[in-house]
Amino acid sequence: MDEFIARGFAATRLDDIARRAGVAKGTIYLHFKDKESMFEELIRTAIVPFVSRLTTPPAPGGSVRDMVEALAKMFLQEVAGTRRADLVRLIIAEGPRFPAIADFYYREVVSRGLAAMRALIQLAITRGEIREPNLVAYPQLMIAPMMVAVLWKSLFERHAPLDAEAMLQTHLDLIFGARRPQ
Amino acid sequence: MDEFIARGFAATRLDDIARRAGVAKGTIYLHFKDKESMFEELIRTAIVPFVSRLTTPPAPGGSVRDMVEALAKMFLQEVAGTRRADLVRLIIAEGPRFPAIADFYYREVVSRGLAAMRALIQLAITRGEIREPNLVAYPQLMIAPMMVAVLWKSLFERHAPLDAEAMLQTHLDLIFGARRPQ
Amino acid sequence: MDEFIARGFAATRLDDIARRAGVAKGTIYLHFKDKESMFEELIRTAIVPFVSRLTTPPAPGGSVRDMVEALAKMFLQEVAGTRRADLVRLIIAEGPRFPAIADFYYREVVSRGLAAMRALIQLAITRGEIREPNLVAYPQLMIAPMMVAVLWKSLFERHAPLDAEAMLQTHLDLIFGARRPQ
Amino acid sequence: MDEFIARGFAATRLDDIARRAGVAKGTIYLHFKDKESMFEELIRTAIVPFVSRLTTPPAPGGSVRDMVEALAKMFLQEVAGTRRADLVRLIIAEGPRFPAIADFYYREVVSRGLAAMRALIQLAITRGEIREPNLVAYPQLMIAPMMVAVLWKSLFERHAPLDAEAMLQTHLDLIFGARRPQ
DNA sequence: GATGAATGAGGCTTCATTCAT
DNA sequence: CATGAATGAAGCCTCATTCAT
Repeated sequence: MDEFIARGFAATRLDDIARRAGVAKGTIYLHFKDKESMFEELIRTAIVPFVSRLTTPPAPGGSVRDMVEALAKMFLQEVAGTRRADLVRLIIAEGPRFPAIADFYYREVVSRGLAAMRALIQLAITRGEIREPNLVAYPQLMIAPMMVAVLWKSLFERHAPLDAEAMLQTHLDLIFGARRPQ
Repeated sequence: MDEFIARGFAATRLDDIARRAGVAKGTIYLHFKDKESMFEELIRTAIVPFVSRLTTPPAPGGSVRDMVEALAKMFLQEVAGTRRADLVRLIIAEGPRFPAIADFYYREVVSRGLAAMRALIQLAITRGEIREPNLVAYPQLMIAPMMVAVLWKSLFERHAPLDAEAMLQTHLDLIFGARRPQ
Repeated sequence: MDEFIARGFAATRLDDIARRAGVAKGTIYLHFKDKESMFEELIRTAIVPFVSRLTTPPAPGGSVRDMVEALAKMFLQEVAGTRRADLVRLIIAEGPRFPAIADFYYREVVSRGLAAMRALIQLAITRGEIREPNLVAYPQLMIAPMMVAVLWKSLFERHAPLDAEAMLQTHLDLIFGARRPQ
Repeated sequence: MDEFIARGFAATRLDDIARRAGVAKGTIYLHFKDKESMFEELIRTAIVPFVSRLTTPPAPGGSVRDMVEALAKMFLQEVAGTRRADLVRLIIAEGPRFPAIADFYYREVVSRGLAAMRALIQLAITRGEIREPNLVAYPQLMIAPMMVAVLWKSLFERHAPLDAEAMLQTHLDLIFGARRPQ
């Protein structure tokens, strides 16, 4: 994974993968059909453990805003600025050339994440925490700033550092209403 | 550009570029030092004409919301779902391996686009169109849904079509307040 | 070696080397970093076994002239008119473009050969076999005719055959005095 | 010539030649059939003006030794340590691959030079300046130290500087007898 | 005559894949 | 199962040569 993340699919050498894995090059072919299927399987394997994190419903105690905030902070801490941010970049980069991966990613991560988010938005609307009813149709709006933060860290952090958590607060204020209007 | 967009830097063959350009392979080297600098120059060339579009201030007549909306619609129409969306994907994908490109893109597009957006946000706050004062610190929040729309079109449109303009309206409602709450 | 000798460094094709070696082209790169280092290593390898021959002191029995003569004849037989003569030509030809080779050749062959020759000249002067004392400063003078013979065989033999051994006798007569002036 | 001398035939680029000549690449083909024939003609052209120098009989006034010495010094000054030394090296290097050049060089330079030298040796023997009668059969022996000096300057001067003129004196002492035995 | 942009064959090198051990 | 030497297809790049202007 680290090799593919660092160089992309085409520029990654099986030699380097084998060396880092501590096995001989031939050994790879005992486990994978070829480079492509290895790439696809590795991406899948890397995503799976993260899926359960995303779909575990947050502690249902407090406000929906608190739940969304907890989810978003977890996402930022576990993804933005880590190797996983580059995994997101890798999927964006290679997705069109590996439809199987884009499909898998949509099915396992995107659609589930959006469904969970949509449920939270619905709940917030019901409770009156969110006033914009159309938001339920576009849960992407809730997630967009996190995506941008992840890509920003990966591409532009050295040009202009971004305080992702502060941005998140402003974002939540926009959606849930400012916390301390007074 | 089309070749690089379709396959990424490493997987693109100069043979194909030459064939599509209708020249012999050697001819490429009369114009570019090597594959890398060709890639960088092509990206630059593809971006430049778009920069002026982004930085041209919108007709200052009506409300700020109208100006932002006009800008955003233009962006969606000219980028999302077109080849330019793939150019954005390409920059995200290859940025880390071509710092010169990431630098150029940040300098020419990102920082300028954000500055223009920040000015509009400031104006809207002054006029009372936007109530959230912190937004001026995070113009990325204004742009994030457009980025997500662009990537969505490129990666997941076939799984679940996205009505980007409708999403944009909801986004603007969140920021400027719903148009017709009544 | 044969390929490099026949065509020089630049004009030699790795294809031909591989074919002659009975391996695939890629196999070469398991043993050598690139064409240049292969050339350098091959030259080194070809020279090494000859160095010991040169520095083995001749049987110390008879006169110094006999020792020098034995050495020179060995040199002529083993080099002039053989592939090794072309190796000398190759080093002369490519030396300036491969300083590493010129350095190695000077260190391993030239300086050692001259040192050995200087010792013999010194001995001969001590014993009174050679009357010209300055010769010890220019052992190159002792060796020059052999060098010329080697190059002659390689370049002009077909224009005018050279009896190198007879020329050697005349040379030795000049230095040690004619054998049978009477 | 300078380009061929600096890199050898195969590694020299017509681009560089044209640039240095101040003409366009195509212009070369108005004067030469191809790279090979250009090389051959250039070598010929470079040699010709030197031939007359070599064959001009030295001032016949003094001793033969003085005449040989004048000739040899001229050769050393005009060749050793100059670009012409590299021309000699070039001919040695490319001779076998360009028989036409080797032929020309033998006919115009080597055979004439040796003939001139042979005549001088014959004269010296007649006059009693040289006692070794066989030398007339091997004029190469007279010239060998100069060849070695030329190659030495080109290849090993930086390892061990050679005082070619002092070496020449010792060489002449060997052949003509030491100047001041007392 | 002169130009130099264009050509494309050919060279060096890389690397995914195989297979005898 | 594991190895890693060997393969050879394929890619990047160079450069002698051509030819329309």
